[in-house]
Formats: sequence, structure tokens, C-alpha cells
Amino acid sequence: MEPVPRWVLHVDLDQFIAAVEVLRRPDLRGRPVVVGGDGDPGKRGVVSTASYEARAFGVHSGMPLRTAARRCPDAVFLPVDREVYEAASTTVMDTLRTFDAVVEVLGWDEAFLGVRTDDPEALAREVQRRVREATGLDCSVGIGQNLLQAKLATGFGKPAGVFRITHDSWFGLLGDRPTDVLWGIGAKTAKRLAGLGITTVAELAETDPEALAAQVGPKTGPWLVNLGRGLSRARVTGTPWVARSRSREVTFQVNVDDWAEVQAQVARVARQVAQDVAAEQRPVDRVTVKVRYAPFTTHTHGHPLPGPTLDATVIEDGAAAALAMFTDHRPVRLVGVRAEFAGG
DNA sequence: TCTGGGGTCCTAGGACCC
DNA sequence: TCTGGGGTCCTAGGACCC
Repeated sequence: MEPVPRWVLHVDLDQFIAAVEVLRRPDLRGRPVVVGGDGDPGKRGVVSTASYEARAFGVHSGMPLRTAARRCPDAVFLPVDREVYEAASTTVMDTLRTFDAVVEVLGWDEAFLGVRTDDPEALAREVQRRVREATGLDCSVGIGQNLLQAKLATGFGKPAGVFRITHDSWFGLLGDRPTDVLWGIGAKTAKRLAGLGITTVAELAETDPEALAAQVGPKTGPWLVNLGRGLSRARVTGTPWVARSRSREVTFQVNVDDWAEVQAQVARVARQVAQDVAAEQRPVDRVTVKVRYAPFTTHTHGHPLPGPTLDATVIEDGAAAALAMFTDHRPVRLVGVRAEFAGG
């Protein structure tokens, strides 16, 4: 008897954050909605999610709020409300776990499902139905023979659709597209590849992995070529994610040029991180401080702790020691503190 | 486009050791 | 004085993702 085929489904909520806001404020349905920062488009901050109506004005996630306000002055600007999104996300993920599938969560609004079925489209439709029933939210579902294919398929299915990509259809769908459509290739890598004469997915696929390794590193080279070929991990893993580090950072509304104030802010952020770490009861053994100078150059310095600890004073002192390695006391735009869990 | 916040992984270079 | 060849660890930076 033929075994039932294995498929990867990629479930991606449509305009997740904006959709959650519309759920609790139905009067916003059909209007341009922009969620980001503290909801004040005059302040420093970026767009977390824009509704499709706002996207029609050229607003997209990652864009500065001020720019979004210029492009779409009539948009409704809302502050980020993490707890509400986390609760909605939990309901979605719990719904996905009602299926006979391995579920791998990827952030608030995405998950992979590893399934065995003869009809993945029917299963995808059932996923959409149950998610909508449980939450009122729409999702798109990509189907593939591995995680990469499924992830890229979702883009073809949006909004609220289902799409399948396989080894057989990969090049027909994506061969002529620029390399940065691939999951893991951004603007910088695309430009670097273009400098090597590689501009399309098909060209990347035809590149010799060893030759590319010599250019971009021993792991990255072969990995990039595999991306071009539509190859990636095919098994979804249900093993819960274990974080390697915990961090907090803050961008000042006005640059800080008084270094005593910078020290005070780093101490404050370090205490927040210490609180987070204490809540998890996982000791840390290294602290790294990030400083972003005006206008935007960023540097980090790390400091090993004497031993694994949960002690807020030790973490705060470690952050102070790391900050002391910054000898350039120019005006500061952002400070951040990261603690690395021991045994990572 | 005046560029958040929370993460991960990879690379290169220097230190250090035999 | 004109200086090898690894291996491993640590650190900072870069790139990417949601």
C-alpha cells in the first residue's frame, strides 16, 4: 500500500495585528489602520502592521510612523498592545494543535504544520475554517514539500487563500524572480549576489556551492544555493523553542548627550532584563550593551559575568562594566541590554 | 524612508595554546 | 629578530526574520 504523503503547511494570519484591532473595534473595518509605536505618528517609531486599506497608500511594516502619516494622513493610528496579540496568537496556535499535525510556531502570526494527507488543500481549507471559527481571523496557507516551499507558497495565496509549491513547480513559479524573494535573502545579500552576476533564483540554483562558499563563507554559500533550488528542512519539529537570550532596548524620543543619563538609562534597562530573567528562573552568564549613536551607527560591547546568576545587582553591574567599554561619548539614540542564558 | 523591539545565526579576526 | 601550522575560544559586527 502506498504511504500517505507528507506535506508542510505554512499558516500565516492576514494583517494579523491590524485584524485583531479591527475585531475589537468593528467600526474600523474597511478603513486604513496603522498599528505601531505608542500610536502617535509624530513620534519615533515604526509601523508594526498596516491594514490592506492602508497598504494601498504605500504604507508597510517597518516604515517610520511619520512617513506613514504623510502617505496616509486619514489612517487610524493605534498603539501596539502586546498582551492582546499574544492572547489572540495563543488561541490560534491552540486551534492548530487540534489537528493531527506537528506544530512549529514561528512568532505571533505564523506556524508550520507537518501533516500526512492525500489532500493538503482540503486540510488547508479546514485549518482556515477552524481558525476563523475560533478567532474571527483570516489566514493564508502555503503548501510545500519542505518549509521553504510552504513559506513561499503562502505569498501566492494571500489573502485568505491556499497555494501549493512543489519540487516540480518551483522553477516555473520562482526561477525568474529576484533572489530576495527567498526566505533568508534580504537587500544586502541580494546586492552582494548581484555583484557576482547572480540576480535570479534560477541563476542562484545553478551556482557552484563551493565557489559561493569561497565568497560568502563555508555555511552560507551552500545554504544560499539550496535556497535557490527550493531545498530546505522538510521535517516540522514540535520541540518547544528555548530562548538563548533575553533583551530590552529603548529608543529615546530625543537623543541623550549627557553620559550620566546614558548610564542611568542602561542601569534601568538592565534591571528590566534582570526582572525578565528572574521571572524565567534561568541563570545568565553574559551581558551585552548596545549603543546606537545619533544618527544611526550601532555598537555593542559584552561582559562575561563571574558565573551563572539571577542576581539583579550582578546583571546591572555587568551592564555598567560593558557600558564602560564605550569611550566615545557622542549623543545616543538608543540603549539596549541583552543577557545570555548560561549553558547556551 | 530620518529608520522599533525582540530575537537568531554566521563570519572574521585576535588571543591563546601546543 | 624577520618568525610555522593548526585548533579553539571569545568578541563584535552583519544580516535576517517577525
